[in-house]
Amino acid sequence: MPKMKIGELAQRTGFSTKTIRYYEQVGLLAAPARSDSGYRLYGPEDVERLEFVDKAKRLGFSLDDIRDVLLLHEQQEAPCVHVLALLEQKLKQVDGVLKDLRSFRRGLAELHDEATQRLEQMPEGARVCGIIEQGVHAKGEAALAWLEFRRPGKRAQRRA
Amino acid sequence: MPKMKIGELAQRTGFSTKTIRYYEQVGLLAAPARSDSGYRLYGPEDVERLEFVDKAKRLGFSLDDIRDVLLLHEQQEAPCVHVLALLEQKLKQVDGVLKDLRSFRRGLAELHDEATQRLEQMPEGARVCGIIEQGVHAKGEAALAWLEFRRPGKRAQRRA
DNA sequence: CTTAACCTTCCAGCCGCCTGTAAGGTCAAG
DNA sequence: CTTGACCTTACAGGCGGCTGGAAGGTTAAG
Repeated sequence: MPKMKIGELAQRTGFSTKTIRYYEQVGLLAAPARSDSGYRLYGPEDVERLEFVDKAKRLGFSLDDIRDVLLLHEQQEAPCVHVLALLEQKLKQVDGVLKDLRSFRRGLAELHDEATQRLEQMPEGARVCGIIEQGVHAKGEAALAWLEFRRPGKRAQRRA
Repeated sequence: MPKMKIGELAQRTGFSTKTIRYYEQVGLLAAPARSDSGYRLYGPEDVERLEFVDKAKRLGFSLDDIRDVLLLHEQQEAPCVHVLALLEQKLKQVDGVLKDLRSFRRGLAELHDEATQRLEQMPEGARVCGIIEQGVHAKGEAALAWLEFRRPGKRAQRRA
């Protein structure tokens, strides 16, 4: 039985039920079938679609952009030259971001190596944390939020 | 003469003067020197810093995250083990995003190729745009915003 | 000496993206 | 047949990240 209710879809995709309804409202998801009692009923294609949305979001696309891509995707007519050009542009942009990201990664790795070295050069007893020691402790927690790296739906907990 | 006013810094970095003042307010930029008349005076290091912010933003980091990285960067003390671990985590995440982005690029390229083929298979006269023709014209403009790909400061013009 | 382009502070408001809450209906277990 | 987990709608509120506007000071050009 491939039909699930919103809660299951939420669990499978990591989005909240709230968010899923919201996505339907703004046109990211088509209005799903309903049970007799009015419950939304989803199939596997909805999981797929939400997974796509998740990825696109992580890459910095706005919901508007994602809606447009999805629309283009469903269009069975041949896309016009204009849209094709758009696609090409997008490709170039993604390449640009890839480049940025790689150089960013390099910088991060350097920072990490430097830090490791500095740590090793210190005498045993002195391995106190410069950052934590001078009252930036609160920041430490904020830094933990890094772990999420834009994973949406969890960021809300950050300031709690 | 390496000191410039906020307007020039804005032009060089692509951020608005408003945004630059805002960044100072939230701690992304240190309070700069001031002229006798109270004007903010910036040096080349501020350009660099803002360029870093731009890159990090494009990669989906929040201003909070960026502030933390900048802080870590300025810290001359050896970072503690905890922070080092954080750095490692971040590296892994960036690798994950890189992977996502590459597969995303692949999908986009496929879409583009498909579209090109479909376009070529059509008779000359039929090269109308399926998307634009069926009243999704307004979307076409929205799609233009793609070109910006999260380039901030310009998105505000989208709905104008 | 005026004009226009800059700069200043302060505060309100907006957009994107949810998220919480109220008020209620459904369904399976006990 | 009640309890509790699930679902429904509708609408308000919040956070991140700016952005606009008022009210005014400064500077360079004509």
